[in-house]
Amino acid sequence: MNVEELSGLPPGAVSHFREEGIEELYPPQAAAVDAGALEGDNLVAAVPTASGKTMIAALSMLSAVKRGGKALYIVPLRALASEKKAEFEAYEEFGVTTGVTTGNYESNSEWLSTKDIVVATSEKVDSLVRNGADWLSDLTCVVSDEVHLIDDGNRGPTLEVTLAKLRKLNPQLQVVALSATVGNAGEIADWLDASLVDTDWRPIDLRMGVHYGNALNFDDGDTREVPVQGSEKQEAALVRDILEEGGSSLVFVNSRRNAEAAARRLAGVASNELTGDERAELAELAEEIREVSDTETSDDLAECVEGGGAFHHAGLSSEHRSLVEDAFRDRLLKVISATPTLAAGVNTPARRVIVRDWRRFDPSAGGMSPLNVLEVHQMMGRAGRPGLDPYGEAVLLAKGHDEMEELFDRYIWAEAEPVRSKLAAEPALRTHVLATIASGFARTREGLLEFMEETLYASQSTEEGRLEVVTDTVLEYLESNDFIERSGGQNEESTDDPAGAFTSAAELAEREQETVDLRATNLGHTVSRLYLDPMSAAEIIHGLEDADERPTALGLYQLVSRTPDMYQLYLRSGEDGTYGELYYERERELLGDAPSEFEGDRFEDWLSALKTGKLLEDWAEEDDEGVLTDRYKIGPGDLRGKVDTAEWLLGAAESLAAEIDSEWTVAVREARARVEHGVGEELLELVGVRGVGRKRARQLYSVGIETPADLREADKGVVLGALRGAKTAENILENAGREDPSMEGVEPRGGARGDSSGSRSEGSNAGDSDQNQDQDQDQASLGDF
DNA sequence: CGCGAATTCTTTTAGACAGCATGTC
DNA sequence: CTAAAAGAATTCGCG
Repeated sequence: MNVEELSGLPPGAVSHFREEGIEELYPPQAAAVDAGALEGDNLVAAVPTASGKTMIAALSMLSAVKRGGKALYIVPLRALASEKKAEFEAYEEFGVTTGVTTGNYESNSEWLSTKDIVVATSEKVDSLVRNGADWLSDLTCVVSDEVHLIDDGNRGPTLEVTLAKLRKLNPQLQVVALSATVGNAGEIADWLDASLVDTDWRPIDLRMGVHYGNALNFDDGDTREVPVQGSEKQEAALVRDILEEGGSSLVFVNSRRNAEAAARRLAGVASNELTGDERAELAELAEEIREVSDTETSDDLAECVEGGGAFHHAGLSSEHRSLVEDAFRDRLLKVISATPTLAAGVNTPARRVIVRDWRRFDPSAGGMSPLNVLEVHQMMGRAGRPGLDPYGEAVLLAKGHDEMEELFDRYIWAEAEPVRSKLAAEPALRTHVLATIASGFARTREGLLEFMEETLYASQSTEEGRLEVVTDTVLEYLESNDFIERSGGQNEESTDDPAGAFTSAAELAEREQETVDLRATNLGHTVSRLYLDPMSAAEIIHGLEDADERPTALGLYQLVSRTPDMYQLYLRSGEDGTYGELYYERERELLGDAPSEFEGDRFEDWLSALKTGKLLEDWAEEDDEGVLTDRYKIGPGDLRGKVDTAEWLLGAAESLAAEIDSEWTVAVREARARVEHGVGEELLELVGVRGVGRKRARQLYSVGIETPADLREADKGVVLGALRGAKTAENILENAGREDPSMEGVEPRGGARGDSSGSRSEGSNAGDSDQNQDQDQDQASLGDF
């Protein structure tokens, strides 16, 4: 099918596609069109990565817009949201507008309502539904990307419930679900009343194989000599082999440490094949990477990059990640070794994908457990760059003949697992039951269960009544924590049934609930709106109520850290002692009831929350990023993640404090502002000035400038002495509202730090210079703690 | 007895969404 | 029920 044959698209769309070099539709795309994707029909497309799924989505959305509608594109990751936005923004050429909204991206409901296409993460969409964004009812088309993630126990239920709610909100809604090839695409299609396009077709051939000994054995029976030389590893031989043909490779491993170690070795392999130009460009990139953050991870990465390789995992900051991804796409980097982050993230195809580790540590399995077929297929699907490679190769590594056979059976000939709803798990239901009640989707227990019938879970459930049982447990939990109220029927029954003790409690409860109305309390509404796990909210409320003195920052940081919404730091061996001590030292600051030392696991959780809280406190006491990543053995990405989450949770805690009339609202606000900016209490005012962050604020403060007002009146020489450049100083003064910010002809005085370039004339006799030196020393000792 | 080498024991282990209101060095 | 690599601790071997 040729693009010219498509009808029902906005004028200009077809010529746009042609300019992009798209003439003929891929077979899955043509099948989607035949299935009615352009006429508003529901569709599930289960096709491999990189076989034109986005085009299917685009065609559906554009035709919906042409009919005067509005489309929503749901993605699982923020990084994917930006990627899709960039893609769809090209449609502005013919008048179709795109907006993005994620947790940290701009989000103004009014602004979004003017866009034809909105890209959002599933949680953000859920949040919009909860908060009743009115433009949602204008939607005529929803695309759900990577819909197989419904299988994820953590975040899957959100996507599942959100899709059900959107459909309920607007029964006319066209749903287009894009999935990897999974075992039960048909079941998903049935659930969504959609037709199904299910195919393995790829635009570029994918050859799969296993490397064992000195040979690479392909699924089609072909073999290729890939000798392992000397002491080199299998993956090194494979990388070298394809590099000699000018192909890049992607190596998947099972831990961050392995990713870094492999990257070091593979960069050594790659650096033999680099041209002079490439070396220069790579050196530049390495410099950029070092500038992102002053940490060991950053240095290690830069070192690898100089050799044409890189590692990629969640400990990297997002800047690191995109630098690496972009350079790999531009073929500057020859090899990346990565943890599974990369398989699920933005598009980074390679000629050869090597799945080195097919087992991963899994504490719940008590050791190493094999990866899912789906996961391995997702990794292998990264092989083959359209237009650049004749074909893609995906290789597994075996150390013995038996293992080779096993890998063929387990992954190459195998079909991916079916997608199973995880909705009936308590943590998931806690959140979604409350949200469903709070946003008025259900007002009774029956209504609630009826709504649940619309989910994939219900359509898959074999265990009759399980959902009902868990729902009741959850309702009870929500009621006892004052998030919901049940009314009607209850009173009469409980008064005229004194013999209740003789009937089964379950029976009685059931009779009660039949007639009960469900209503969210104000508190419940707040919790749902804040997007908190109700259990987090309960913990925070309990902690705040328990405090009879003004809570300290550490107390609040530990409190939010022990909430299920915070992913805690891992307690290393021996650290239970260290943090046990810290606990006894600062026990009085912690909020709520500590578990007893003899409650093994619970006490450990408490201590790892303390560790996480301590990290946040250190950050808010202005310890350097490099010091913290080293002290806590984490990457810069982890640090920012923790800070980010804490910021969010403390913001929510502030709202909760207000809701329950806690007297500690201000303390919470201050603690939040301190993590947000990573500064001590005394710098909060300064840091409010645009252009002033934690470091500049400290420098200004040490020179006697303590508030924005001081900034407006201070001696310019002193300001310039504290900051680095005249341009920065001018900007900051202007942002502080100074009338004459110009720094022309001003000489820096006092406090000039021994930083890089700027240890210029030490201010001769600035009145506060001795005070500076004290501050300097304080800071130095603080940092080395 | 002292030092470096070899060996054994111990430790560690993937990922990342959300409120609200605006901007780091 | 399952692994593997790096780092730390301990033992070994030699002069």
